[in-house]
Amino acid sequence: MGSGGLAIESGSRSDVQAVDASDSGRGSSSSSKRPRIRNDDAEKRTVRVPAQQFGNTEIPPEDGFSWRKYGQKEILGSKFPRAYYRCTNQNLYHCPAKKQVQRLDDDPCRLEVVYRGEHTCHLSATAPSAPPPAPGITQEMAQTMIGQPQPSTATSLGRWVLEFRLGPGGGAGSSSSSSMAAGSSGGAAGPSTVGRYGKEADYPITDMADAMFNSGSSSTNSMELIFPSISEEKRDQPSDKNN
DNA sequence: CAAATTTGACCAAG
DNA sequence: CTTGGTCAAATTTG
Repeated sequence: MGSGGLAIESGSRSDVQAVDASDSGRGSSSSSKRPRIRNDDAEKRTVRVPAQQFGNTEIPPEDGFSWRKYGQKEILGSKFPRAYYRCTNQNLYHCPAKKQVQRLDDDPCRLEVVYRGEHTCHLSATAPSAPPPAPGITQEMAQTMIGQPQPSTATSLGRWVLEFRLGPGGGAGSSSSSSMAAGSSGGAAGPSTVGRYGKEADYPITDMADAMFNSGSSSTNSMELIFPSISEEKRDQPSDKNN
């Protein structure tokens, strides 16, 4: 694999959470510990996506859910620290959905997002409090992705992300027939008119310059920067200091 | 004010 | 013993 391409690796079941009960008063007032007595459940999906090379703050790829950072630690072998995210809405619930974002020391322009666990966002209409998880996302969508018991893992993941990026109803596909499998086929090139999501963008120009400095590859499509999977052999300018 | 975020410390597993 | 992971509290931002 030289370069360019989406690397999706399906992890395996090697996650072992604590199971003991010895409650050592870790300070704090409560005695509840976190040895989650959960069986072997921890789907680990590793998705590699082009990082948001913006000199400073790292902006994790919005997958359509709100994540609350609950920790950051440096990993041996990696030059950059790893960020641990957990569902903001689920954290008070029971959603074991967790997200891990780590920059590759070899390719600071790439982000390794590891999704652990599944989402359990069930917005009940009867429930009193049902704050929308994310603007633009509908329950239908959430259900579409979580509704599938065990789809092609990464396949569906990349799919819904792409849909999210293109916008509901804009892309192609309905709820089946996924073409862009991990292989690299299919090519549902959608309209390039992608309205950016409404996020704060107040970084000074300095950061922008830094971004360019970091990666002089600024194509016309910002989407490509985020999702090179759909863009296959398009005219890649011979600009790439790397490699 | 509330929520989200940050940093440190501790624990648990390998 | 080392690494990784999570929690907890404090702080900051909106």
